[in-house]
Amino acid sequence: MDADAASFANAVLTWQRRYGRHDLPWQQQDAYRVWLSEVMLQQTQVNTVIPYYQNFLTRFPDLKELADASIDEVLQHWQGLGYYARARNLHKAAIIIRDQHQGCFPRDFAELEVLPGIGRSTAGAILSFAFGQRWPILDGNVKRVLARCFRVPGWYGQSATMKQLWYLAEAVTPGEYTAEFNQAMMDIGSMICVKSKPKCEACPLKDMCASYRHHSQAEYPQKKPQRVKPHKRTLMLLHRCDEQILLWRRPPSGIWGGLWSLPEVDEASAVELWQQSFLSIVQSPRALQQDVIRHQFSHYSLDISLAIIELEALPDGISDTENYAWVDTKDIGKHGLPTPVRKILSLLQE
DNA sequence: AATGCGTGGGT
DNA sequence: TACCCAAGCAT
Repeated sequence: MDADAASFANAVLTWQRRYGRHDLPWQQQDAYRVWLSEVMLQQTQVNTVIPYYQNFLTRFPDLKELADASIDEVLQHWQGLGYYARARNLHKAAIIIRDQHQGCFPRDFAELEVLPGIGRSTAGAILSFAFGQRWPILDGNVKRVLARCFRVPGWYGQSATMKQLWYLAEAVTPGEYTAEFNQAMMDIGSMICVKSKPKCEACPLKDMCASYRHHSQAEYPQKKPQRVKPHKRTLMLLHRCDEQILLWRRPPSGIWGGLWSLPEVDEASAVELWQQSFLSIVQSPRALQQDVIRHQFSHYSLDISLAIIELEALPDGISDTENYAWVDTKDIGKHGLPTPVRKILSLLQE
């Protein structure tokens, strides 16, 4: 490590001891808990994660409990947190560790990074936080600190930019106190080097920050030119019979993969054909719900229309008993549902 | 290499 | 309001 990198690390570590966060629930914990927290924290803010982390740990207190559980129950505990592939991959990785690593977390970077849901940054976080090894991390906070400090051009989606950021992350990471350093970089990013109006006067890197020197903090990181968010629409079918509601298990990949939801068709004219195929009945909804529910994803917005169909009796057969189920309203909570569907069904209870 | 993948909070 | 984007990864 050269002198510049050493002074960078020293400034960061000195700041951390006094101002950094030391009381997060996953700090000073075992690899399982560090891993769980890191996956939950992918693209998700600390305050959102904390209650999910606690609740998840209560049900799955260790790796074996997680590996032995059903994916349905794992997704149930993940519902509302988003990016559900994380939960599916978490479960897959738990099974691999149980079956191929004797239930012990790999301490080797290459073995860790091939596990589903564990990329370069998460592997670095686990190895540094849980095992004290020297590996850099590169989350949104660290990216922003480095992009500003070294005036890295481009935006995060660009491979050249990411390559440069990883190079810098590697270069500034000290061989000692790596966990403290990694934590410090995230803390500086989330507390000092914030997206808008960074608190540069309080920053330990003020003296070596190129953006501060050039008064160009607002220009880094550069923003990706964004395109218009597409609009999509769907029609969800709410079949009710007494207290029973028909739910559909979504395919294991794609949006809301593996979650239970309401059956969908493209438009109202397709409802009867759908019923004929899946329920062997035909009963049109009295009327479509007039209000559409507009749900915003990061990459598109979705207008959800709702058709409520009241049935006198439960249809005899469902053509696909694996992916369709009549669920009592009081048992809805046992299923992992997309957030807008959860809201629709909770309105029904009132 | 660029895009798909959730949700909620901040501005 | 509309937009940004957060403890990223998989493909």
